[in-house]
This record gives sequence, C-alpha cells and structure tokens, in this order.
Amino acid sequence: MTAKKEDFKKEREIFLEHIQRSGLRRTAQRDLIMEIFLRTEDHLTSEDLYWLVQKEDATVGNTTVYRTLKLLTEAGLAREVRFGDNKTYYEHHYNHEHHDHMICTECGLIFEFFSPEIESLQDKMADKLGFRPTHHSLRIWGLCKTCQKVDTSGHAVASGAQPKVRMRSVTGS
Amino acid sequence: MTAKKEDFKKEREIFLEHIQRSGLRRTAQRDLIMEIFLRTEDHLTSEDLYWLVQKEDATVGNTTVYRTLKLLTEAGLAREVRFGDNKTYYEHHYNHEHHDHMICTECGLIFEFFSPEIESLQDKMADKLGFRPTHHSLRIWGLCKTCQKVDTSGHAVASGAQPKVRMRSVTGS
DNA sequence: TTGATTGCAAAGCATTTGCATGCTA
DNA sequence: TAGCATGCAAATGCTTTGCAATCAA
Repeated sequence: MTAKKEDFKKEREIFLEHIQRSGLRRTAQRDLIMEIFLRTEDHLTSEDLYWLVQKEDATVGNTTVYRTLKLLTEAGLAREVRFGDNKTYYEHHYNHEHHDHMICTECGLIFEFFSPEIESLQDKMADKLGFRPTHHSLRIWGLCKTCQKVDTSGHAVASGAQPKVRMRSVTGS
Repeated sequence: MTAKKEDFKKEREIFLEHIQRSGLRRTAQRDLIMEIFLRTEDHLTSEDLYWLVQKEDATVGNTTVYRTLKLLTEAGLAREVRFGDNKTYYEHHYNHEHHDHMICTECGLIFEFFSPEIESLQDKMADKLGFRPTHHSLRIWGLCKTCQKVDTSGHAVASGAQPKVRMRSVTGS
C-alpha cells in the first residue's frame, strides 16, 4: 500500500493537528515517543515503548509514554488491542485497514489477517439480532507453523511469548 | 437442550471428580460457591459471585471465590471471558456449546450467538496461514435494539453497563 | 494426624492520578 | 505569563500470594 520508504509525513501532520485542535502543546517528549512508535512496526505495550524511548532519552518518564499513547490513539494513529494477557498493546491504526489477529501461544508471534466474508457474516448476525455494531474483535490463538513442528518433537526453540513479531498482513480468501 | 428443570447433577459430579482426581478436598465453601455459580445463568466476575455468596454465607472470603472459580474453570464447568473492561468474567462452560458474544456498550447486555459459517471461515483462514488454532474469541460491540431507540431520542433508560443480562442464545444463520 | 483449605492482609502488576516543577505558546 | 506537560510517587483496581489457623480425609 504505502510503497515508498515510510517517512510518516502524514502521520506527524495528523498528530500535530490533533494536538493543536485540542488546545494541547507540542513537546520534545511527545515528538520522540511518536517517532519511535511510528518507526516500530509491531504490537507493543506502553512498557515496551518506554524502554525503546529510554534508549534515546533516559529522562522520559513512564507516565508520559502512557499518556502519549492515549493521545496517539485519540488522534487515530494508534489502536489499543488486547490479547488476553492483561496487557494493553498498541498497533498502528492510520492507513492500516481493519484486520483481525492470530496469536501463537508458543512464541508470541502475531499474524494479521482480514476476511471480507467473515466481516459480512458478522454484520448479518448483528442484523438478525437487531444489533447495531460499532466495532468488533476476532482473535484466534494456536500454534504457528514453526511452533507446530518444534512442539511435537521436543522443546520449542524460542518460547515465552516475548518476540511479538508482526508478520506481513494476509488478506483472504 | 437441557429441557428438564436444571438440577446440575452432572455438573456437581464433574466438580467432585475433579477435586478427587487432583487430590484436593471437598469443602462447604467450594460447594456453596459452585451451587451459586451453577444456578446463576449470567456472565459474572469473581466479585459479582462473591456478593451473591455473601448473601448466603457472610463468612466466605473473597479469595476463596477467586480460587474456586479457577477450580471450576479447570474442571471444565466455567470459562473465562473478557469484554475489554479489564475484568475477568466467568460463564457456564459444561454443556454449553461454543459461542461468541455481542456486547451492548450502552446497557451492558450480552448476547450469545453462534455462526457455523464464521467458524468454518476462521478455520480456512488459519489453514491458509499454516496456523493450527486451539481457540478463538469473537466479540462485537455496539448498541442493542433497545438502546438504539433510546439513544437517538434522548437519554438511555438504563445505562452504565451494569445489568449483564444473559440473553437466550441465537444460532444462525 | 497430615496436609489441603481458608481468610486476612499484604504483595503484584498494569494503569491512573495528584502535585510541584518545568516548559510551550 | 498562563496554564498545559512532565515525572515522580502514591493511589487505584483487579488478582494473586504468604501465612497462621482451621478442617477434611
């Protein structure tokens, strides 16, 4: 989709605009946190982001990262996702079409996928119940290709649900 | 499905069996908590259940309810569900077919529904990604029939996402 | 009698809030 | 200069754990 080397020009613009419209102020911390968030194509928690920010500016506080992630969410650049481990993850939202997630319970790998058929069936179900849907969340847990092999023959190579690598999206079917 | 007045004979049996197999002990508290859980057809948090238990035996502690819900889950009688408000809800699991949820963001009403088509499409997607699914969760948020009407004309009659009423399941399509 | 169970209080964990200080606009 | 932003520490809300006393088997 965004074929050019991602420069996040539009994203920055959106963030600054949101800040101005809300009567807020642009600060070095917010800039830095946004930059690092934008260049990290991953599902990350506030703490994950905090440590990334720490590497570049150790004076930035935990709280500011939390608050800035909320801001990014309000601005439409980020989206909160939960995967059942009682943590809030954030993913890119701007220019990222709606999608669902598959989560490998062994290595923590997260796939994004999209199925128009599933979407339309969901709407059909809601309609049948007289329900007006605003948003939804579909998550499928299981074992990814790699962990299936490893899991049957012995111990996993990389376990612990830490990696949180984001695979390229798959659209189907 | 279970047409007769629910007596939960089988459920009790399962719980006791699980306790024995695990080398655990049957206690008055566990019995009481199980009974109240079984007779409450609802999605409830540990705290919800705690207060119901309090009404019948005020000496039972919070912690015991937590621990017993875990036990009930292990035994296969309960299942944990999360609706995004950072609380863990429990629903009946034994003899309750797999289903998904629609959650009214206005009144907290929870619908259960099941769509074999959606299920099979999910499996298809997983298969395409070489993913072996173990479980999944589909939740749709929005406004129920009642809250749609109320919401457009003025204030909601019953708001606050508290009721947590469980509607009869709907299967489709 | 033994060791699991209980209930209290305290600890954990992720997240939020209060507040004095610092800094944008 | 006004008042929003920051970062620390403390508070929160849900859940889990430590532990001495209790109780089932």
